[in-house]
Amino acid sequence: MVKKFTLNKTERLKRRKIIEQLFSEGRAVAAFPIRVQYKLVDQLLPVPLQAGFSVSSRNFKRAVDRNRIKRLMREAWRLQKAPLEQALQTKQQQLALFLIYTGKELPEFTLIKEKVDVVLKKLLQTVNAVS
RNA sequence: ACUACAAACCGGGCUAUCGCCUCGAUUUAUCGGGGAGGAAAGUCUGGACAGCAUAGGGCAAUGUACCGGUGAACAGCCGGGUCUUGUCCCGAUAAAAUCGGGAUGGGAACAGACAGUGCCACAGAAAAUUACAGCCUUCGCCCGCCAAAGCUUUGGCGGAGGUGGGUUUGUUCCGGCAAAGAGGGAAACCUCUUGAGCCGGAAGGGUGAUGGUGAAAAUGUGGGGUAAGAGCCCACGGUUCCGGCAGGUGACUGCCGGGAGGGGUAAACCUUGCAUGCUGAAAUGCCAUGUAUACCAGCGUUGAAGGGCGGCUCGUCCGAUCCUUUCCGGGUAACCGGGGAGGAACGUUGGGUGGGUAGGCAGAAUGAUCCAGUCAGUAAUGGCUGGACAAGAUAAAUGAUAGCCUUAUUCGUUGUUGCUUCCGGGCGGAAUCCGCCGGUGAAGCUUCGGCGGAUAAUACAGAAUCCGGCUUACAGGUUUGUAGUUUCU
RNA sequence: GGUCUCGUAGUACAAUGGAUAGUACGCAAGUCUCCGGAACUUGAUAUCCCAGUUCGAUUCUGGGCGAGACCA
Repeated sequence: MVKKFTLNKTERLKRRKIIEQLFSEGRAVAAFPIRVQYKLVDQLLPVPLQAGFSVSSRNFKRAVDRNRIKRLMREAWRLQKAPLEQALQTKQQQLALFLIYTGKELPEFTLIKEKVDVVLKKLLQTVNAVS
């Protein structure tokens, strides 16, 4: 395991069917202003962890702002997701999840980083609880 | 130098670390190349491209509208015309206001109001071609003055007519009916006359100047003219139509002649000319995946549909059936063979319904392309020559952190330019004052820098098939032009 | 990506180019009542924004902003 901080195409959630399942059956964890919808899936993914990112166009009218928030979330996720990935690999589990920004103001990178850290710790607990 | 306006352009750069998308190379996990905009936005327009439709024409609908050019095309752009408006100057008058001319900016959805229909609140007599009031006149009536014929007792009487003023629909006028009389006719009835009745209506003309309201009131000013008035006539203007001549490709302009004065609104309906077939990349084509052996419909079930493979006009292999009934033949019968009908099952289909699958490739990045030079053109734009290849994502890449540079603002310090005041010196004058020269002098303000620190880099905004334009948003900066103010030469 | 629709009081809706922009519910004050409700009386509150056409714009036209619907 040489590379650690990657986030390429295979590590992003893109399949419509899984996304629909995720939102109809999955569970949620929140740390305002970030909300995470997640679901454990069996042998559907080529990698242990896939993530998607989303911002409501109702809260942010301009595409520039939405793009920026998604970029910030993606960056924070990329830098901090390694422990969760490790845990999933040892447990032989696969997790699909979606990060949604629910705030209404443009955030700073440090805030996003903190909140993503909080969310990651919560997720790690639930993953460890699964036998 | 500053300020304002207009136009054009730019829209931070570099390095390190960690990452993202894509293309290429190979040693298969590394290296190298590329990676948002002037508006990528709004989706307001014009096309390219694709599918479907389509003999031709018309109606409808939508858009558009001065002229010429430009261009693939346009509601764009360029140039011109007309109208309108701001500023300045000149002229008309004593001034203001107004009018005319010129210069220089801005704006115009800028076809038609004489094709037709509608609307124009309130106010006003009236909102579109007409009435009302008013003015003038005719006919009545009343009053004053003058007064002809005639009469006469010579004093006058008389009162046609003229003239001035008043009155303003009545005792007046008009129409119809009844009645009476006369005439005609066989009669019905018709015609004429009369009119203290009844009913109805109020006069005949001229005029459009006056009416002060309104956003808007029928060509402005002056004069003549008339019963009163009026483009009724005249002079100087203005609007508009027609014809001619001249200039211009044309819109249009100038001159001459003749005619007309009947508002506004077409971003009211509408009329005229011109344009448009409809739908949009979620178009469209291909491949893969996938379900049901569902339901409906068609076809087929023994050399047969269909499928697999290959050396693919062919070969080879695989390949979906039973029941009921009836007819014929055979048999004692069970039953056997052949044919028909019905049903079910099975197979199959470029079919329909429903359901399922939902990923990739093409479309789709070399084009009405961009840059430089040059030529033509007032310009938009076009021709030629040379060079360049410049994002291609799809739950949607182009980012995060740190440092430096650069730029802007501000603070401190230091130098410097100019001005003012003070201090001190010299010269001149009769001068407790004034003028001139002038200082490694001081203080204040100011110009331009150097060094250091702090702050900020920020505006509007993110490609989604591609181009032309329009519209809208935009911190800060640069350049050019115009106008104004100040200083110096 | 594309095609459309709509913005009027706090809310739901009206209004032919011409009024002080109307109706209902709601809100506020008063009358009545011991208090409240009901009833009655009175009042406040609005044309999304900017231009244009017109004598005059909620209405017509253009642009902007916002809200909503639809298209495999």
